[in-house]
Amino acid sequence: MKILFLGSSRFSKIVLQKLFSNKVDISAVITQPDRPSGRGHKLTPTEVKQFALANNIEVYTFDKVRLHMEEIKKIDYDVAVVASFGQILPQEFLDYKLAINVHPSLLPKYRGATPIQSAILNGDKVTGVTIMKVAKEVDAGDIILQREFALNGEYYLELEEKLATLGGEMTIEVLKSIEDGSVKFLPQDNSKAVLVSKINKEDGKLDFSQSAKQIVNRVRALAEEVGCFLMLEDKIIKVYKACDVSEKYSVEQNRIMQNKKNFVIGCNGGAVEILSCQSPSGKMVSGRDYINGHNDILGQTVL
RNA sequence: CGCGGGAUGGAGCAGCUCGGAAGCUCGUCGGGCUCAUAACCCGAAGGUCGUUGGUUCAAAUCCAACUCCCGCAA
Repeated sequence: MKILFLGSSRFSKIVLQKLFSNKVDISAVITQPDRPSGRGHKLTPTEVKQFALANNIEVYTFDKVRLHMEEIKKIDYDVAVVASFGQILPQEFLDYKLAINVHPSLLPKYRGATPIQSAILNGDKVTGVTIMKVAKEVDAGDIILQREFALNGEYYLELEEKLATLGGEMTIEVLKSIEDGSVKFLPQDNSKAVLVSKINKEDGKLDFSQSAKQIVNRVRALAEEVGCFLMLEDKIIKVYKACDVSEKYSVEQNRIMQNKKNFVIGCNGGAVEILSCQSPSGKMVSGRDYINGHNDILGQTVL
């Protein structure tokens, strides 16, 4: 069985890697075009393209799939595997051959752009991966295979990697079931659908009137991607890692303190320790190092 | 040529505007206090101030070039 793979992000790359290393026959990969990125706006290919090139897989970069149907029809494949591709696929493509999608959530929960972040942000104990048939409506296709994953304090990148790996394994299973005809499609219960939208910069601001758990969850979900930050009178501090130290310290809400040399901030009903942070244009450092260089912020209040 | 910040003992920072004997919070080592300590007190070691060149009686500080790091934006 020959596969056409569509994906762009780090998540897709991990799925692709899994398929590739398990000797799935990949006819070609379609990904987004190179974009200006990074310092100096250098044209940078997607991670998926980089992986494909490094492994001699044929790769196409299409800005809009619907404008390239003729080329796609020349590719010899049986099933399309889609994993965070970043484009809405045209009906013509869906009608042409079976397309399945790897989605890192327990659908119909968390349809949309940010399923992984949403699970962490909401403090879910369990999330998962769903393989479904791609339908016209986003993430609403019939479910083929679904598997749970118990969260254990993972940060975004770590969870993304685990779910992508699981998703890759599940994809291989599904491909086999398609091949031997045992595949089954189960419609989603649309009444239980939860849609999650994109996350923006402002969502990364830490609010210390929340509980320690909520703040830590926010850091886990967003720090690595959009970035989390806290604002002081005259500066902004980016936060990368934090933990709940409510049990150990008692600090006035919004007040910055140094307990046992560590960087601790009071919040609603508890305290959060900043384990890793960064000043604008500085390096990422441990909370303790940060306090060593900026001990003037002790006693200050977070806005 | 997208915009901007930075490089100072082992770590994180100040000092640079207005040149003139290296500072702060830690760490390390030694000593003291203590039932005890990551707490407190005393002392010590440790720096070609990113590289190269220039200006000057004198450069961490001013000028030029270079290297490396980082944030934003996408």
